[in-house]
Amino acid sequence: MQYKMENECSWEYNTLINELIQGMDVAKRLKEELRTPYSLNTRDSQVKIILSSYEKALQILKCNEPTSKTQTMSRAKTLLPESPVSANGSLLSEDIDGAIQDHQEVKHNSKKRKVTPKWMDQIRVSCESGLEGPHEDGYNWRKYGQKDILGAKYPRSYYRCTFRNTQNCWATKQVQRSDEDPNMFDITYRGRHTCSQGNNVTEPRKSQDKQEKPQSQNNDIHHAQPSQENFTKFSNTLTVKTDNLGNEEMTCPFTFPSTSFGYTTQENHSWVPPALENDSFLSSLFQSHLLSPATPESNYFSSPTFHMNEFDRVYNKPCSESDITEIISTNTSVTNSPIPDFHFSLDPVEISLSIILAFSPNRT
DNA sequence: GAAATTTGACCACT
DNA sequence: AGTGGTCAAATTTC
Repeated sequence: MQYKMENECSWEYNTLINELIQGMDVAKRLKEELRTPYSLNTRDSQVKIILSSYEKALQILKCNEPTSKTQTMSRAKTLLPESPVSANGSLLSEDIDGAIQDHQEVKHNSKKRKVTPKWMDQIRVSCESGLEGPHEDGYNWRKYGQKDILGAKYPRSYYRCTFRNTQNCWATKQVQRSDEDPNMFDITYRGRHTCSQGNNVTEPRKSQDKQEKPQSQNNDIHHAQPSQENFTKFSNTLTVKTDNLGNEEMTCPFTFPSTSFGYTTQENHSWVPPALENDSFLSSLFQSHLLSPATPESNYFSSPTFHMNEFDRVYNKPCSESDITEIISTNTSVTNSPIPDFHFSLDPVEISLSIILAFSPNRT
């Protein structure tokens, strides 16, 4: 244990150093750029890269501060004490595969506690529109348990993917109503969808449309499968807050299920948030740049805030050179020249983020 | 009747 | 031993 903790510390330290070195390198390039009069776009993107590097470095430092953790962060640490995750709480694909393997290895042992999937993503959802439960995320879940949690006013509910048996999908999530604000729900996703939901939007099932159904005594959830229309409606007015990134708030310019945070694609297929599927640009962008399984660096930079920023200003995301070229070609208004010598040697870092997804009051 | 939910019990982890 | 995650039988819902 001690060894692992030390490893983790040195690994985070290295990540921090990498971030600072990256910021310095790009700053140097920027300095060179300043000598040429025709590089405004490049300068702009370089400034953003520098800023994001320092932002990441600060995040790492904040995460290591023993007294500055948010509730969500500290809980995430508890749940995931040793697993390196990317900035959005997701793990690298190898970790996910390992987690799934773990699950599959023990699944025949009845009643035996399953090995906790290492991948996790934690979000906080607010439902201000009068709905009883938190938002839908585009997946079908089946409740398999509920527990009273020590120190928590409300019980925690446990959900697994409906297609666990039929498609061997081991994604799970936990939902817990917030003590401080009963309108808030902390949702922790674990594991990755390996079912068809991971790639395609599943048609809402009649039997699962329970938004109008009287809620259970626990008032906490929501197996409803919203129509795509409703979901898109909701997502279009989504706002996202990050707890530890300066409380930035921005309107989400695109649609995605909450589970998209941190999801990585599988080897043989790409996962696109269901709500993005109808938009070829966003869909391809999502696949090529935000969820590239081949580049851990991409995952590292896939924090929710970065997702927002990237859709807002696509070129901001540091990633592999080829990715940058793609981004630039996709978004030609940004710059015409790829940044030379774009090199990152980043490791994933354990940073969990609490995202507040605020429902639009006029959501129906 | 099938699928989903509830709930007490089991078990791993700390 | 306490806590939290999961199982599975019973119950409910569709």
